[in-house]
Parts: sequence; structure tokens; C-alpha cells
Amino acid sequence: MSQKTRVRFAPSPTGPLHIGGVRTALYNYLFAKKNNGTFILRIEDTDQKRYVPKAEQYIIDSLNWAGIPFDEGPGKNEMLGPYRQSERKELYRQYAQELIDKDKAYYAFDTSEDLDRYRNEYQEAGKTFIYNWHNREKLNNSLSLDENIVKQKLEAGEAYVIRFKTPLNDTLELYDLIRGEMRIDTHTLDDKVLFKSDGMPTYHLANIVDDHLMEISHVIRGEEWLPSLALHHLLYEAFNWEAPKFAHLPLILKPVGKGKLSKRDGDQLGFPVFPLNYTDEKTGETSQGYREAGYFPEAFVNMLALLGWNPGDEREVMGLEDLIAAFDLENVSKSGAKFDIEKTKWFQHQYMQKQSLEELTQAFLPILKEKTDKIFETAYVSKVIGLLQERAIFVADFWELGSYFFKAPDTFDEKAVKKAWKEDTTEIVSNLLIFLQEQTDFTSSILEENVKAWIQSQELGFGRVLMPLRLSLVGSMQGPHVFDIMEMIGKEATLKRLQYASANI
RNA sequence: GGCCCGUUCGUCUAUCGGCUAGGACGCCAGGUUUUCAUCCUGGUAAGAGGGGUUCGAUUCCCCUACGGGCUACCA
Repeated sequence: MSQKTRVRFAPSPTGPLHIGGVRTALYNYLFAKKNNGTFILRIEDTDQKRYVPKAEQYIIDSLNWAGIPFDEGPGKNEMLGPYRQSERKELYRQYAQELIDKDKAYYAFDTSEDLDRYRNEYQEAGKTFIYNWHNREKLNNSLSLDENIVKQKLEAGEAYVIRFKTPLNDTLELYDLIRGEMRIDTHTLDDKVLFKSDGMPTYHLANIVDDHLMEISHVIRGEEWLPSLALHHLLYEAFNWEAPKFAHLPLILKPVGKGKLSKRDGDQLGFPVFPLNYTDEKTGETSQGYREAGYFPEAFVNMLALLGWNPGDEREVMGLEDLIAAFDLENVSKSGAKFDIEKTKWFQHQYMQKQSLEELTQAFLPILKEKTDKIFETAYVSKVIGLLQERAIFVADFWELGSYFFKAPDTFDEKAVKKAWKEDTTEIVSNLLIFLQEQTDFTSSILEENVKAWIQSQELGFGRVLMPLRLSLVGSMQGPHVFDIMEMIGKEATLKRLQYASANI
């Protein structure tokens, strides 16, 4: 076996990749890069019933957006391909046959209906039906049937599956890089189907064959596979192949309540569970993605990395390079992590502060164009963003936070009016207007000095002037320094807004 | 039901037998901003329960409880 680190992310193209899947991909990516290894994408499309054609492209787009592209996979550096299991179909048949020849597997002719019936009967009797050594001699398979009859059935083209012949009394000592040692008694295992009657392998067979052929060194996958580890271990033994090392990642759980995170949680609690927008072709329903919700991929990746792993010190805001340098399977937690949208937003806010004005301006320009027909100079937009950046979480916030830089307020916040606009305010504002009209310099600092001096000369409180002023310019009691706003919108707009407010409040 | 995995503040986590149990998010209070937010400072808050082992257990072992996963010709 190759000494090189080779890991794979092996999703099933049955729908959009959810953030748990992205995190599995991310950990694989980080582990590969940390060890100068190769990150492989393999598409596990062995379930023809659940196959969704566009899901593969969605998966690839998601990885690219997140900044964790694969090194090897469908259409890219295909040295040990093909990387779609449907294209490797014939391969699995050979390996299934090899197991039969070695007496490690057998043909089974029981129909799904037969098995359902057995399961129901057992359940009614308060027992559990397991297809294994308990009863395989009594069921319809090549272990119980006469050799000639089996031959006849096969030649007649009767439908069959191939099942693994689980060894009887053995205690397996399994090892997981995250969880350590485990013991499993093989007599509790069932004879899993390896090869289906439709000619496709099941996950278990395809997985082992491909990981071996693709020279995978480490299998890093979700905890839902932990119960299958014993079978996989046995399969490697049956083939007489060296098994890769395994690491089972904890699951991402619902923010509230019980169980693992699902699409429903996102809908109910109002946050995305998918990296990119996804429209279900059957229902026509679109689920929002992190990208479309306005998250930066760096923030998204940073949040996911820290959900179930830590760098061993107290750093939290870490770029991809930092994550690669610090990544270690030993620091992955053993227990599931509840997803926290507030913490996710906090990461996004952190990355918002790191963005350059140029990048933010380019990102905001299209949004601004949608909101108003007026054309603004790029330099002006950049200045506005500079004033708003520290309070923004998303690029779209620049409009919510600063629409008054681009258009005069037409309504005034009721509570703010109550607080700021007293009986004598209209008179004060008309005096202020006269004073402002005389001002030739609308530079923020100079304006501030002059206006404050004027307020004092009028023997008024600052609040009685500054609050109505802000309300008139902004429409509510919020926003940056009021004199910065005046400088930005200029003298003419300032006077107009004061006049409008006086007349309309 | 059976099998497997897990269990530290509300949440994400640190601690790998010596603890005044640390950090972050959230929340609360104060400061800054004569607005709001940001920001700064401070505060709140945790070892599931019971047995062992040990001079000493959050840390090791066992039991119970709880949580999670699997139990398909799905992955």
C-alpha cells in the first residue's frame, strides 16, 4: 500500500449536500493538505432509485465555493478512475464473485417481500429478524439450497443478491483515530447484502473495493458509519487487503430539540443548512444557501471547522492556511455538536471586518443598483461602506444600515420622533437652517466645531439640536456620527432634509 | 427491542490524576459614541447520578440515567 496520504470525500448524489457533508469534506481536505496528501472526490451513485442528476454538479460547486476543491475526481486528474461508481459497475461484480469463490459470500434468492414478511412476523412475536447465522441455513440461499438447484436458478436468470457470510464467533478489535479501541462480537452482525439484484453493489462492497483500488490511506467519514466498521474490517480481511485507517466524525445536531440537523430546522429557525441555493425539481421548492444568504466562504468554512474540532489553543478566527497548519484528528470531539447560528453570524462579522473596501464596494454595487436608479460614484459608495463596515454583518446590510446615504428618508421612526421632536423643535430647526445656510465648509470636523459652538451660543442642550438633526437626515435614531453623514450627503441635501422633516413631523 | 458511540457553563469547547475548572458565542451590567450599532471592561453560568481505584478524581474502571447513531436489495 502506498505510503502517501490519500483521503476521499464520497457523497451520494441524492440531493443537495448539507453542511454536515461539507464539514466531512472539509476535514478530509484539511487532513490531506496537512499531510501533503491528495483529496479525492468519489461519487457514490449506486442507488439508482434515489439518484438526482444535478446533485453531482451541486457537490462540486459547493466544494469550489468553500475553497476546498478536490485534487482527483470526476473529470480531474483521473489517475485511478473512473470516480463515479456507476461507471465501475463491472468491477464490483468480479470482486463479489471472488468472495463467493472464497466462501466468504453467498447467493440469496429471498425476495424483498419474503424478508418484509419475516421481519413483520418476528416483530409480532417480539423478536428481531436478523439475516445471519441464526437462520441462514433455513432461508433461500446457496448455503441452504442444493448446489444443483442454485446452479439452475442462476442459469434461469432468477433474481439474486450476494450476501456476506459473517464469521460466527469472533471478537473484533477495531480502532478509530478519534474514538480509540472498540470490540464487536461478530455473532451480533447480520449478513449484509454486498451486491444487489439490479447489478449494482451496495455501499459496503463498492466502498471497500474503491478505497483499496484508489489507494486510500485514511477514511474520514460521518459517525453514522461506525456500526458498519466491523463489516468493512471483515471485508478487508476477506479480500486479504490492508485496511486504511478510520476516523468517524461526530454529527451536527439540531440547535434545539433532539436529533441531527435537518432541512426542516433551517426552515423553522430561519437559517440555511445548505452551502448553495438548491431547488428541488419535484416540489419546486428552493432552499437557501449560505452563499446566497450573504456569508463569505471563509467565514462559513471557519465556523464549520470549529464545530467539532479545535486547534489546541484558543484561536477561533482562522483562515484556511491556519486551519491546515493546525488540523489534527486527535482534536476532533467525540460527541455531536449542536449547530449555533449566532456563533455563525459572529464568524461572518469577524470576516466582514477583514474585507477590503474595494472588495466590499464591488460586492455592494449590484445590490445598490437594485435599490435605486440613481448613479453614485464608486468612491462615494466606498466611503459609505467605510462608515458602516464595523456594524455590518452581511454586504446587504449596507443598504439596511445606510440607505439614507443614497436617498432622503420619507418616513420617520415613531419612537424616535417622540423622543427627539419636542414642541419647540421646529423653531430650533428653522434657526439651525439659517445657521447652516451660512456655512461654506461642510467638512465633518469643522462642521462639528461650528455647530457645537452655535448650540452653545443659543444656550441649548446638545440633544435638543443633534437629535432632531439626526432624525431629519436619517429618519431614525441610528447611524454613524451625524457630522460625517452631513459631509457625505452635502449641504444641499442636508438643508432639504431638515426642511422636509420640519414640514412633515 | 438489539448492537455501537457519546455525556464539562444555555451553546461550541480547553483540561490528557493536583482546579481558584480556562476561552468563545449568547445573556446581563458599566464605559465609549450627546443616536443606534460596533468596540472596550466586568459579570452570569458547567464536570448527569451512584459506586469503586487513588494521598488526591472532571480526568481511570463499573453500574444507572440521558443523548446520539445503526438496525433496507439507502448511502
